[in-house]
Amino acid sequence: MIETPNRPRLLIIDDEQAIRRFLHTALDGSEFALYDAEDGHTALAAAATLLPDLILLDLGLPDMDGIEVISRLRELSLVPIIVLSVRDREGDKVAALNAGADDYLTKPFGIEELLARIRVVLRRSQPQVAEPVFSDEDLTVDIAHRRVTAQGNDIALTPTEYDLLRLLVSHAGKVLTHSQILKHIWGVTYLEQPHVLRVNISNLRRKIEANPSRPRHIITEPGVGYRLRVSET
Amino acid sequence: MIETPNRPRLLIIDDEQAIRRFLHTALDGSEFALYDAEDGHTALAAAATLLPDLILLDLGLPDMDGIEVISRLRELSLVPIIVLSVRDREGDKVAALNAGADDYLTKPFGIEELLARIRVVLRRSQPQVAEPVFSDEDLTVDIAHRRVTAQGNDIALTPTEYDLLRLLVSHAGKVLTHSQILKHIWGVTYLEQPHVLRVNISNLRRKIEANPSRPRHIITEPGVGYRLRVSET
DNA sequence: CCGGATCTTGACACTTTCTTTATGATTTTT
DNA sequence: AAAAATCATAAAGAAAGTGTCAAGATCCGG
Repeated sequence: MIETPNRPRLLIIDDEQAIRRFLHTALDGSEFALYDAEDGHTALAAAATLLPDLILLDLGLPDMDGIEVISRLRELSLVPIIVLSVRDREGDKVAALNAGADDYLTKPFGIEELLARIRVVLRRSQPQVAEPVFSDEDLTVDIAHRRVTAQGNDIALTPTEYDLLRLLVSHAGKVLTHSQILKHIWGVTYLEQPHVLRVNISNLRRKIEANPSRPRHIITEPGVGYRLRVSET
Repeated sequence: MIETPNRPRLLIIDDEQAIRRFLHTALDGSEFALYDAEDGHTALAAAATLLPDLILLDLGLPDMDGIEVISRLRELSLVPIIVLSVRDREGDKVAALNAGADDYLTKPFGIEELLARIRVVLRRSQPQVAEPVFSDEDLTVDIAHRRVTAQGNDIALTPTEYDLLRLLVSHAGKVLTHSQILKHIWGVTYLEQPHVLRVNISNLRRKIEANPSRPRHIITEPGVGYRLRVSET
C-alpha cells in the first residue's frame, strides 16, 4: 500500500468483515487513509504505531471487552474515538462515553450521519485556526479582539467609529448606502440627517488612513454611500 | 449573594416549560448554574452576554429555525452545543451537526446518557482553558493556586477582585463588555448598575498596577468594557 | 456581641465622546 | 462656466462615560 501521510488516518476496529467493507465503501473517496484492525490487541498495537487521527470502534470484539479497549486507547492518546455498536442500552452508552469515547452510534446508522459526526469530532480535535480578521495593506481589523491597527500601530476607536468600521468590514468590497449605514448605527430616526455620518467617516479616516484627504481604504461612492476597498490579487 | 458565578454555566434553550423543568430536575445538584431561554432571539442575546460554557438547544423554537440558531451562535463563539430534538430524521441530524452542533440527542433520551454526553463535550472543550497560569511583564496569575504576584510581591485580593481578575485572565487579550462582566460576577440584577464594576476595577488596579493612573494591564476600552493586555511577541 | 474585612452606594471631579453648527472644498448638473 | 448639490473638516457645547475617595451596610469568625 502506498502511504499517504498527508491525509488524516482513520483506524477501523471491527471483527466483522462485512462492517469493515461497508465502512470502506462509505468512506471511499473521502479524505481519509483507512486502516483496519480485527481485534483489541491488534488495534492497540496499531494505534500505538500508526497514531491515527480518528478511531471507529466496534464494542463487540472477540478478545477484549470494548470498554477496556477504550480505556487502553486513552492511556495512549486523546485520539477521537467513535463507538459503533448494535447495543442500544443506555448503560452501554454511558460506560463507553465515560471511559473516554467521543461519540456512540447505534447500528444501523446512516452513512451521512456517521460522516457528520466524524466531522464534529475532527473539528473539535483540530486546533482553532480561523480568526475572523480583515486585513488589507496597512490596515487590519480583528473583530474577535476588537483591535484595529494601521501602519503597524494600535488605533483607539470610539464605539461609534468602531461600529461603523465593523459594518464596513462585514461588507468589505461592497457599497453601503447612506441610509443603510444610518439605519444600522443611528436608527431610522437619523435617516434625514446624513451629517453625522460624514463627520464620523472623516474622524475614522483621520485615524486609519495614512493620508486622510486621499483615502485608500474608505472609498466615497458619490451620491450612493461608502465602500471599504479590498486590494486586487 | 444568590448567584454562584464560579460554576460552569449551562444555557437551556427550549420553549416547552415541561422540558425545562425536566432538565432542571435532572441537572439539579449537578455542578452547573442553569439559565433558560424560551426563544431564539432571547437565546442569542443571553449567549452573547452570559458566555455560557455549554448550550442545550431544542430545534423546535417558535421564532427561529433551529439550524439558524446554531449558525448564529457559532458566529459568537465555539461554545459546545448539544441539540435535543424529537425529530429523528438523518437529514435533521446532519444539518444540525454540520451547522456546528457538537451532538444530537433524540427525545426521549435517558438522563444518564445526557449527562455522559455533556461530560464528553466539556472534556473536549477544556483544553482551551488549559492555561493555568497567566504571565505578562510584572504580573502573574496562578489560577490553580489562587496566587497573584505583581512586581515580585504577593498580592492579597478580595474574592470579588479575584473573580474579576480571573475572568479577565480567562479571556486575556479580548475585550469583555461591561454587561458581560456584570452578568458573570454580580448577576443579571446588576446590569443597570455599572458603578460597582468601576470601583472594583479601580481597586484592582491599585493593587496590581505599578502606576494605577496609567494602567498597563487592565486596559479601558471606552464605551465598551475592559481588556487584559497581552504583550506583543 | 464585637472587630475587622469586604461590599455597596453616593458624591464629585475629570475625561472622552456625541451631536450640532459653521465653513470651505469638491463634484455634478444645468 | 456658473449654479446647485454633495462632501469634508474643524470647532464648541452638550451629553455620557470614567476614576477615585469615603461613608455606611453587611458579613464573618472569634
